[in-house]
Amino acid sequence: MDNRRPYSGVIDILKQAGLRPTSQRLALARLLFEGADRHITAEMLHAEATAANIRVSVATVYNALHQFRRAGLLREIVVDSQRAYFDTNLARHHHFYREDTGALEDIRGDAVEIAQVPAAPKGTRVQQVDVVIRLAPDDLT
Amino acid sequence: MDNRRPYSGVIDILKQAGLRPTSQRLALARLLFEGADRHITAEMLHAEATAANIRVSVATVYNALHQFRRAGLLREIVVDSQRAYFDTNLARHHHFYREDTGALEDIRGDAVEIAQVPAAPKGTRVQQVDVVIRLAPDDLT
DNA sequence: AAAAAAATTAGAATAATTCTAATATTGACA
DNA sequence: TGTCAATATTAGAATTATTCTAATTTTTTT
Repeated sequence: MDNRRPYSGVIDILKQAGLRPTSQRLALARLLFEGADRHITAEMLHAEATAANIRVSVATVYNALHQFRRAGLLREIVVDSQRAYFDTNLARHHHFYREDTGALEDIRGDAVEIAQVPAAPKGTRVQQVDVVIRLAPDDLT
Repeated sequence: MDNRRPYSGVIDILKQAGLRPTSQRLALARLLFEGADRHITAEMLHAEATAANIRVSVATVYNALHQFRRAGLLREIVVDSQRAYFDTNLARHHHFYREDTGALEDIRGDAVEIAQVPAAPKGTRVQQVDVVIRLAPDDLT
């Protein structure tokens, strides 16, 4: 990474997405996009920002997450019918989901092969194919 | 269907699941299990019951749905990170989901072939494999 | 029939998310 | 650089799905 202009990468990402690089968007984008890929909820991101001394409201966190998703910078993962997870990994891939702990783990795209997918019904197009492998603890006493 | 003893099928289903065939469970079970397979939310089921002059509280609808799921009479489908859908179709199958309308449609199990599924991580077992094909309206002007 | 166990209920509580409408920041351009 | 319109942010209220609570009713057992 270019440390002489530490924010430039994220600034460009935002600009190309047509989003003004405001200070909170910038800070959130850095948390999300610098470093390894991650799975995150709005609440987690807000807590991280707060912990990093970034003053940002929950409303803004939600706004930013949705804007980033619309811009294709994030993908939403639906595994829990109560909270939304976002994934910074945009490569084709799938997920293991542990219902008991809420932990999400990536499955490389080429590790799952989907054959014979039926055609989308008339008037629709396939937006995304999600595969979730739900896991339970394997307590064989 | 046996019309001489119209409730008996559903009564047996409940009994075998270890659930007392109370009047509201019975009425809800009839709405769910008599007739074709369906996808339903708690709110929809409550509205249907009310429309059919069955007095039942939302709490009881939620209780019943979860009890039925635990008993293996229903399967939960997670497609929306805000509301829970339940499916009376217990056969292995998957779903088309239209994000704009919320409409769910079954995909026969044999219409999707999943190959090379990776092994479940240590300490876990696979509970279910969910495939959701997300659809968007295909508006080519 | 009485007692015990289980189910149902209304309404309050909770949790995630969205909305509101007021204030602040940004970028364009005079 | 200062002004202004457009956009973003905010606190807190509102909304929505769901769960909880504790009282009442129903069911089963004795």
